[in-house]
Amino acid sequence: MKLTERKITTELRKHGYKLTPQRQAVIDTIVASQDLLTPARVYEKVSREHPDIGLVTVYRTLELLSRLGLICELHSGGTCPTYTASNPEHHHHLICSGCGKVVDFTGHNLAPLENRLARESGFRIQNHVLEFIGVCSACQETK
Amino acid sequence: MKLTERKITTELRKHGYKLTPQRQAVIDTIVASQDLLTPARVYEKVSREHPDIGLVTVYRTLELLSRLGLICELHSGGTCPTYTASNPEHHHHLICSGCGKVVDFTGHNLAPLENRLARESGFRIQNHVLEFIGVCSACQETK
DNA sequence: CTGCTAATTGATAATCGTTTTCAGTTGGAC
DNA sequence: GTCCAACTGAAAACGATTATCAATTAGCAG
Ligand SMILES: [Mn+2]
Ligand SMILES: [Mn+2]
Ligand SMILES: [Zn+2]
Ligand SMILES: [Zn+2]
Repeated sequence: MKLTERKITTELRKHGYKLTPQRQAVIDTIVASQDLLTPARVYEKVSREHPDIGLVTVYRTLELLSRLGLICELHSGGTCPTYTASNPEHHHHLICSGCGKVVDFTGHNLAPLENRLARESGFRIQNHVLEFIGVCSACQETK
Repeated sequence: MKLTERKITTELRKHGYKLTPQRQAVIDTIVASQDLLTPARVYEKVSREHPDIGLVTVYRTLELLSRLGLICELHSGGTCPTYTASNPEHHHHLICSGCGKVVDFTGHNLAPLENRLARESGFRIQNHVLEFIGVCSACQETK
């Protein structure tokens, strides 16, 4: 289940962060979008309702939310990182190369592969990145 | 099998690119290193033997080699992309968070998962990214 | 070997995304 | 309401990457 705006604000408070209108606006924007958003795109969207927000505050808020695990930061796209609403369970992403839509998935099992690699390489494995890139059904129709 | 310097230069020629001393130096450096290298780090290494090379040429060469699939470009690290020698088969990477060492692996089978996701999401899946991050045996000893 | 030419190079400047700085503002505890 | 650490936005600084352009050169044709 994706985090709701309510849960995110509660979580912020729990960690002692203030709940400013700017932060609420950024949170609303990310939760409302199903897509990967760059910092610039978040700024653009937030600015519509909240024209006085600074780009710097968008960067700071994204960094904060990401650090608390409330949003997901992805890199596979191109140059700059992109963000999407998070899901508190361990999960990975299916990303549309057409429109940036993100679908979370769980239920994969990389443990056997991870064990094999640890054995063969001598690495102590701590983490993994798994993403599928494709074309969503909406974008398939736009031929 | 990782590409040798010989194979890379042959491949360049095949695509009609000139084989300049600068390109050879960049290729040698990447092939000689087992690690992920940033453009700046490649430049630093190449400069030792070839002090007149420009950083711009390093960027251009990395872009070219990456486009031809002769080196792998990774993003999972931090801010800027990193490069490592490529392997012509479909493969993924095991990356040491301590020293940047990269080990290629093959023999994974994501097809069942990929099929399930395609069915459930309606996506046409084209590609995937899979990386394991850990600590190599040498770095484990450096406690 | 010699010339030719398109490809390549490196210095410089421009650009892009991000971070730092800092003085003014404000959320929320009391 | 008062207070203060947390927060904000403007501006400047910054690091990485890309564009521009005149000079050089790899590799081919003669
Ligand atoms: Mn997610
Ligand atoms: Mn590789
Ligand atoms: Zn799409
Ligand atoms: Zn290591």
